[in-house]
Amino acid sequence: MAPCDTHTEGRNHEMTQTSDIRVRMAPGPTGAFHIGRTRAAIVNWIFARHNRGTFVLRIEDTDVERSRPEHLQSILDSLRWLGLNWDEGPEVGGPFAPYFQMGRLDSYAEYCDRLLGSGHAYKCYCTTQELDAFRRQAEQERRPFRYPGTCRNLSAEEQRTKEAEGLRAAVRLRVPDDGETSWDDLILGRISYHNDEIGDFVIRRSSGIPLYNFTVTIDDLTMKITDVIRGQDHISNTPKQILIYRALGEEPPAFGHVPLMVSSEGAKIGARFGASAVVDLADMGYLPEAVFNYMATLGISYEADSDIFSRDEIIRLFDIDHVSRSPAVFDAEKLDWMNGVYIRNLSLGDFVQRCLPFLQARGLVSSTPSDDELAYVSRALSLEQERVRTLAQAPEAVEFFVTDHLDYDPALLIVKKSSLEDARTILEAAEDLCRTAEFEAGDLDKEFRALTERLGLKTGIVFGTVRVAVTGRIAAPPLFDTLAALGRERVLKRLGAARRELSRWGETPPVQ
RNA sequence: GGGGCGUUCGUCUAGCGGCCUAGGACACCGCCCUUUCAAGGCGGAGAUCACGGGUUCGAAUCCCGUACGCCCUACCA
Repeated sequence: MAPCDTHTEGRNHEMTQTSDIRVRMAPGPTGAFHIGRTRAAIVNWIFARHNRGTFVLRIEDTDVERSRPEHLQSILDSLRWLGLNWDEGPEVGGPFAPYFQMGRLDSYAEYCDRLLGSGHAYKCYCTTQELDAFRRQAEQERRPFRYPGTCRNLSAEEQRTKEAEGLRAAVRLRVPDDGETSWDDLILGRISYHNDEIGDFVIRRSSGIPLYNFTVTIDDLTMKITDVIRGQDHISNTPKQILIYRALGEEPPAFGHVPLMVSSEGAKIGARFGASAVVDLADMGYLPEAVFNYMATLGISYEADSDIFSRDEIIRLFDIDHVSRSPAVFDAEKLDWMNGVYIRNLSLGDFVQRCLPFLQARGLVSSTPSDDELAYVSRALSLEQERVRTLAQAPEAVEFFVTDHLDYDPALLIVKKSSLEDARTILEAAEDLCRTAEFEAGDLDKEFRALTERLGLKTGIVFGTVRVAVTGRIAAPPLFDTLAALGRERVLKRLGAARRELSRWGETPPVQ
């Protein structure tokens, strides 16, 4: 599926929005968009579509050091490839633009000042060194570190003194000393944190750049996000963000924390499969609809005895209560199986189109194939469609159809339980047969069976020998379809080549 | 160290107090189909529901501990 197709599909959704549900996906362009990161994105997207809400894409680029344009591109490409179209965000705009945090600095400043004015936040002049010292001390005394509150109640006088010393203040939120902050997580249920374990945290650096927990909150607030769905690694940020909403006198949105995806070693996804950027999956020959289906069913159930669902079924059947609470292991084998299912369901024309780039990359098809070439390759692919699990397997699968020279061990021509003599007889007879036979699968089938009977040999032996001679492989698509596809000329050439190969051996075959 | 969350076949899950001698999917094994390989059909093996205590006539399901795993614990996101 080309990216533009998914976009068209997106327009549909945009027109059918009927609820006020607004969710967002907020990646930082600080790394390639790997498959681990798509999990929360997919859940958000499905949640939005299921509820006929709005899916917002916002880019968190305040980490100027690590943000890269190519990473942004990777995010956009990946989401589009998976068909996760966004209703508001980069390149599509929307009523709450801009959708890049660096463009919203003013709004953070405004809200920060408000907090400062109401006394819910205060300026902190502690230096990094001082803070580090506190941290080390806490560690030595084996007690948790929490901001000691040095600057919590500075008088205006004291603040002026600090300023005069040239100290630049960070801004901290005044967190209540007692009580607890809790919420009903959409996925995990009730979660609560004791406020005294949180401590006054920084919302704006001394450099003036606001910090993550603050910017997300302000953005979610000003963009009217109703449901924040994200990875479980954000759970401990949630109480802080709720505290900011409260300090602002605003009602926090609903939160839902999706379990992380882990590798088979149990570790956070990263190393092997998980590390691959989503766009790499395309190069590995996976279909976006298969990857979507797999990711949408990994750790999520849909009350059915199957795991194959169309995009619409997933949207319709989705229920956030059926998102598992425990981490899910990415299973590449199951993805492979699912990809095979989707490949088999493709129309031949579609399958051919998707295979073409892979075949061209290997030089098996010319860059601008003629109709004849295309027809031939299509025929070959039609025989391999149900035999490959990824598009990347297509080149190897059809190579024998297009190559001029088959490279195989001639010993394979002597099928097990037969002899060199048999092989020679078979190849010669097959050549004779192919010179005159109608080159159509049904006729070839009939003729070869008759031949087998005349020779007094088993079909397995005759067909096996011919298969190797003509395909160079011991496993291939049904023999007569293959012969018909190859055509008389190629078949005769290959049969002859095999026969000559055997004649070089004299009376005894080399040991296999 | 502290806090939070999690724990049902190898993997993804169903299960919300009796339909469970725990169901499905992938993978695995066997049989059928068959010229090979796939695909398909049929069948099999595989989980004392992490462990230990309760509550209850009855627990995978409720409560409490323990273990293990993961995440967080920054003037990173």
